[in-house]
Amino acid sequence: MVKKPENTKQKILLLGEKLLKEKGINAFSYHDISSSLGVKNAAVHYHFGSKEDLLLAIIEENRKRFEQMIQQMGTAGHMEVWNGLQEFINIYISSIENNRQICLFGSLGSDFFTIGPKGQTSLKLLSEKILAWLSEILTEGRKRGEFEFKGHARIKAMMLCSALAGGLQLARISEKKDFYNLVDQIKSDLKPS
Amino acid sequence: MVKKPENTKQKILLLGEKLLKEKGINAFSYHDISSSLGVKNAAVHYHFGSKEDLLLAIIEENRKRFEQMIQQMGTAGHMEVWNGLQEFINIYISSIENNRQICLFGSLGSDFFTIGPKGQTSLKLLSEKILAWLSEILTEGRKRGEFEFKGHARIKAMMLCSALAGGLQLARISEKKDFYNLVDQIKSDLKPS
DNA sequence: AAATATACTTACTTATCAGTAAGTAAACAA
DNA sequence: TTGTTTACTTACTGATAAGTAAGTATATTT
Repeated sequence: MVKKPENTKQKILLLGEKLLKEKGINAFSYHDISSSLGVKNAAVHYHFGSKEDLLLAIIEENRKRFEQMIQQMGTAGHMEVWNGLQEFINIYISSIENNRQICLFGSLGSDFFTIGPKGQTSLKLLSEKILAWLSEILTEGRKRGEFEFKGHARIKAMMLCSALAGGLQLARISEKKDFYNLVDQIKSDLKPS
Repeated sequence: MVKKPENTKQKILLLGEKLLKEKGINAFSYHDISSSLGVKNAAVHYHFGSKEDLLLAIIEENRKRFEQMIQQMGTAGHMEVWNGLQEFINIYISSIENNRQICLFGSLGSDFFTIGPKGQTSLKLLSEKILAWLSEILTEGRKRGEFEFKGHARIKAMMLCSALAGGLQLARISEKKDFYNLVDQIKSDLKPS
């Protein structure tokens, strides 16, 4: 009678991530997940005991995905820096094309004071990884004369992340097209004159 | 600067705005407001029948404050453009210094799909006003040779707003200091070389 | 074959949420 | 003086939230 599990845990994780990036951690419930997947509320609690557990798993999933991406691209020294940057930007493009989702940092930055210390720490570690990687690419690109910008690469990296994260949110309020214009502006600002 | 509230209605409005910018519209309740102000839940409902009404009033309050600010500064043609820009940035500085609040667009951009159409429309109108004003300043500044940037002023304006909004969120995850570095980077990027 | 582990469901609890109806005390207007 | 409006309180509703204890069918291990 009871059907075989397909991979309910993974389905919950992915749907949780989707809801997190569409509505925010405080605007979806376990019931939203269970009803959408055709299981019962307790099934979600079986796989992720608390909402904090689910959140931690979502952050971890995003970390894995990012690590995998940069591993496939190789080190900055052996990379086409413009390709590397574009790959990074493509994460945000995928977000906006996927039901106008925003990024993890935009969503959890807004709700930062409503999540537990574990989530905060985990998020911070991920942001450091991303900023370190972006800084490397920016540094290498500037060394090669393919990027041009003032100041420290790390701060420029933070600016790119902030602009992309904020851009996804502003594009919800205005138009999707605005985000593509923003991306072009970001790239244009980085081009040597 | 935000005035000190005299009556209950104004207190509710200001506390609602504070909670919105600290925790997001879905993470505070009327009870949070009433208990904090020492009144009963129904008193909040008396002044703002629904949470949507409160949200609309908060957006309207921010609109008024912005209109007042730009009125005091006068038109772009008669303004020190760097002063004008700094005044605008000061709104964000006040936010981060005030319990690490984020801006209205960061908060409601994240929760955009959980607020009603009235809130969405109202927010859109305000964002258009702000972008129009910023565009004017950027255009005037570039004409005078005090700002330097590529492309359309409107898109650059959107980039500034996105970077500032996203920067407030990222600074929660990393450090307050990072936001000040970001502001310096933004200004440095605008300076003629 | 028996024991155990996995992946759930049923049925429930406790807490909190937005919102409302009815009452009240004080200020104000006719 | 009387009636009305303002600014609430008391007391409640129905919905929904996260979370849990106990049961069940199936799969895996011994």
